[in-house]
Amino acid sequence: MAKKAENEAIDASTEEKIKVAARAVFQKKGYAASRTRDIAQEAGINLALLNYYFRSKEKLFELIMFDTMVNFFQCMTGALDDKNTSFEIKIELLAANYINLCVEFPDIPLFILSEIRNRPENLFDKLPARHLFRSSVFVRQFQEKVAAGEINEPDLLHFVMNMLGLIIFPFISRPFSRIIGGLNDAQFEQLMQERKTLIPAWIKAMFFKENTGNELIK
Amino acid sequence: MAKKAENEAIDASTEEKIKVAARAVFQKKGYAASRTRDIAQEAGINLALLNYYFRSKEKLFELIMFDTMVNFFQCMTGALDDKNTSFEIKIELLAANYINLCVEFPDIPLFILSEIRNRPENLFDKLPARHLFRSSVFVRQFQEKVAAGEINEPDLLHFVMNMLGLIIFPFISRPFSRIIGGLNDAQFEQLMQERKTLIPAWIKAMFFKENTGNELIK
DNA sequence: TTGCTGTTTACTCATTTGATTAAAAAAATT
DNA sequence: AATTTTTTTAATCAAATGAGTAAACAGCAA
Repeated sequence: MAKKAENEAIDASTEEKIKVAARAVFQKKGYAASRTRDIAQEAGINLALLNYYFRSKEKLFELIMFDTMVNFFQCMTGALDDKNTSFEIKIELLAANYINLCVEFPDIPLFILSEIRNRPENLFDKLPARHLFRSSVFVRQFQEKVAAGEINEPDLLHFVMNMLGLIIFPFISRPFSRIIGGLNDAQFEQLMQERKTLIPAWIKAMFFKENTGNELIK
Repeated sequence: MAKKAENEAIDASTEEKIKVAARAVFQKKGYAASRTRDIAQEAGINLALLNYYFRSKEKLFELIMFDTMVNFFQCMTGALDDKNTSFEIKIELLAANYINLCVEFPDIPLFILSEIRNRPENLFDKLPARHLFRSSVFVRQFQEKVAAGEINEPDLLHFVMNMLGLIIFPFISRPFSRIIGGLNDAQFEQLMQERKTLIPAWIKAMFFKENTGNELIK
């Protein structure tokens, strides 16, 4: 018993090892280009064992996809539904949280977006993300600001698109930064760290009316 | 001869039919998930003929990928290297051009980004995009504005990331607008049309200092 | 006519890939 | 020690898939 616990701390359980490997392979190459044999090899086990645990590639993929999305949306729901933080603070939290997540797992955004394109199935339905978002404190605070005339653009969609675009797009277009911008990994991460504070400022500059009293940029 | 010309006007040449079909299938499903048999069927010809014209799936793909990228970058190079337009006008042109392109071919952005992830090969090297961009009038105008103190953020990368993110991200995340935002196709396109004018205004609000004399939003 | 090119049909072929199985070995549990 | 569970080995299977071929044919041109 004690021995097993030790081993799990060092070598994770086999099931977990397979999941970790599957996450890595699927997220990097997408479902269609991933081979179960590669996943098994990456996990340091054999193909038979993979099917012994997860029955099929499809099943394993759905598992990985689901918890990748949960993981991704948790970043949002956690910060956006807090009654005790202001709208402005939520924007800062969102930017910081998502940038941290993307720095750690840079393949996730493109993975989610490409796989959703090919499988528009009920993947979303399983997630409460939609309702959680639409009834969140964040959305209510946005609407209050619109009503109070503090925000220019009344369409929440534009606001969300812009915010997520500013946060996520650099990670999705990483190859362009590398080749056109000539950025190595350290330089890229440096830029992303800067964006944690820049993005909230940019968002305010785009959407908040001047008379709020905030001197935003500089 | 006349008859052949007629046929080509109506039914495009077979080679062209295959390319059109390949573009559609590859752009929608990506390389790994695309089947040559599907492409042949979509083109209304048989598999043998596809190989007769293009030798292999790989060859056909590279062709499609290359001219998709050329097409995509042309949007940029055309507008960005004109000495007779101001920096501000170039931003407006870029937004309008790219949004038009994406409205017409919504799969292109995600296609390019996902396929580049899996094939970081010399795809870029074949394209002069990098040098065309870095030595463009647009970049020079940006640097002049920075030097003149008219722009807050001296890092061109942030500027480009933001602009492209604002333009492209909504198309990449289309499923989210559909499901979370509840947008149908017409409503989505309406939003994108709005963004042709909104994005230049947002960019100015983010990057241009106030004392430029432009009252930007409203 | 003859000959060339594009095209179809109907196979075949080799490889890859997801999945399964049986038997044995190793490890953990009782 | 006995038993159960996990894991490996090695092999096989069936389906999918990219690619190739040979024979026939239609259309057009010389």
